[in-house]
Amino acid sequence: MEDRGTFDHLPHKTIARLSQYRRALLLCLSRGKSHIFSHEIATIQHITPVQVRRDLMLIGYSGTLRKGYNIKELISLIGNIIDSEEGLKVAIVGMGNLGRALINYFSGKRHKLSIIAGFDTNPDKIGNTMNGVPCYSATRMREIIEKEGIQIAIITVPAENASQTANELVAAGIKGLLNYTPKPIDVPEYVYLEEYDMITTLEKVAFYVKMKTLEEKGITTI
Amino acid sequence: MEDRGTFDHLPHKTIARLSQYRRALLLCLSRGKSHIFSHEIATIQHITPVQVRRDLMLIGYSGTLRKGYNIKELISLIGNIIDSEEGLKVAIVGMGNLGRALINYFSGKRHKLSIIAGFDTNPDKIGNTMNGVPCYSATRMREIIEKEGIQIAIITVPAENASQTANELVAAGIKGLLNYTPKPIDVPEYVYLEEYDMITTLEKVAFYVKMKTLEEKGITTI
DNA sequence: AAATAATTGTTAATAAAATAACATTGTTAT
DNA sequence: ATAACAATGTTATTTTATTAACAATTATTT
Repeated sequence: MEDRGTFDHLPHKTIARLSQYRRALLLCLSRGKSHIFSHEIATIQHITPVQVRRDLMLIGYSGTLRKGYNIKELISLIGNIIDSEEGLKVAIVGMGNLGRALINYFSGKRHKLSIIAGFDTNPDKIGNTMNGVPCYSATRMREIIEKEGIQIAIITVPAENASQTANELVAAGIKGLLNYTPKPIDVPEYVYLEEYDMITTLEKVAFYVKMKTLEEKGITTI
Repeated sequence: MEDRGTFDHLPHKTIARLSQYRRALLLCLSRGKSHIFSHEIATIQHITPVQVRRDLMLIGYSGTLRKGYNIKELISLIGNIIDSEEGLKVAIVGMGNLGRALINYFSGKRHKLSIIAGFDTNPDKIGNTMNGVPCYSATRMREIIEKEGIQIAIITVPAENASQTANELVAAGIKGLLNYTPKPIDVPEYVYLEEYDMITTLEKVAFYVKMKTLEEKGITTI
């Protein structure tokens, strides 16, 4: 009996950090390091060593005292947790600036997760290849998703088309969605949805800058 | 005695939702609606009505029973909380695909928050204007930030230049940073930092897709 | 050989966020 | 007039996430 599925109670934040640890670890490995301490990982990620150790405890990995964690082993374990054995295919819907940015960020970085198709409605883009990713007509979305077995889609279309696009993707059998439009979408419970709204994030930064400014004024004028 | 500063204990998540509420409200207003119920806001944002009411309670806004919340008033209150009276200026550092995407997303959407400068090292880009935003040489960053009083910067340079860029921005007097590179940066405590890592987010989606798939297999095969 | 220091792994405590429970209050219907 | 209903506002509870505390262990120093 395998113990895949053991990891289904990991905190969401831990999952995100594991992905980041892996990237840091890959970098360390490429520099010839073989072991690493929790406080080293912590420094790279700007978090506390305790948090690192706790995350690693949760995934059941043990380091050796005074030597730290074996980088190769840890990378491999994180891979077992995050990656799908067979790999997952990803599509970008909307090949505008953001879509292309994502392709550049991602191209060839993870072999278990690859962007293999882009979709757009602009005839000038259809038929082109960007960074190795072919751009298809949005009308062929379902066909290609089914044919290629694409399971994840990133929505980078204009906000007004977001929900329509999401519906089509769900109908096409997509299992995970990453929505970069500011328009919240909704999906059946069997689809995992992650929303990220750039405008909100910027406004949040603005709010905290304002707060810091007010604080300063408070301190200097009273 | 003013009560600005009253809002400095709002939960981070509430701040983010307020920004989203405002956007939804502006849309409703433009459609001629004058009042809105908590459950309507909730439906738009795919959250619960309780969450909405709680957030509004925290900012001290009261609706009227059976009529809901006055949209104009609420928009204005959220503006008082999030926006700086004088407005804040934003710079984009790195005018690649992501930088340009952000400019498109944002251009002219918030008059209290405007992207007024872009920086890049590519001579082909320097001197151009993109969506009304001039692109300057990265060597002039400090000069222009100081001259224009820019307080927020969005980092969209290649990962390997992230920390260097951040240092320069901090030295130039930036108060808030939004880092879109996958490389964590660090800044003095008087600078507000928000990091967003696209690769991690995608890997997180991949993890949950994997989990859902395993669950299904579990259910159908056992 | 003993003492010290450095590090892991785990449990306990705290803090932050979301959810539930429910009291209150107008409005409508009977 | 009274009952039923639909909404808000608030307190209490639960859940999630982080941080702190500390025991255990091994390497190093004296």
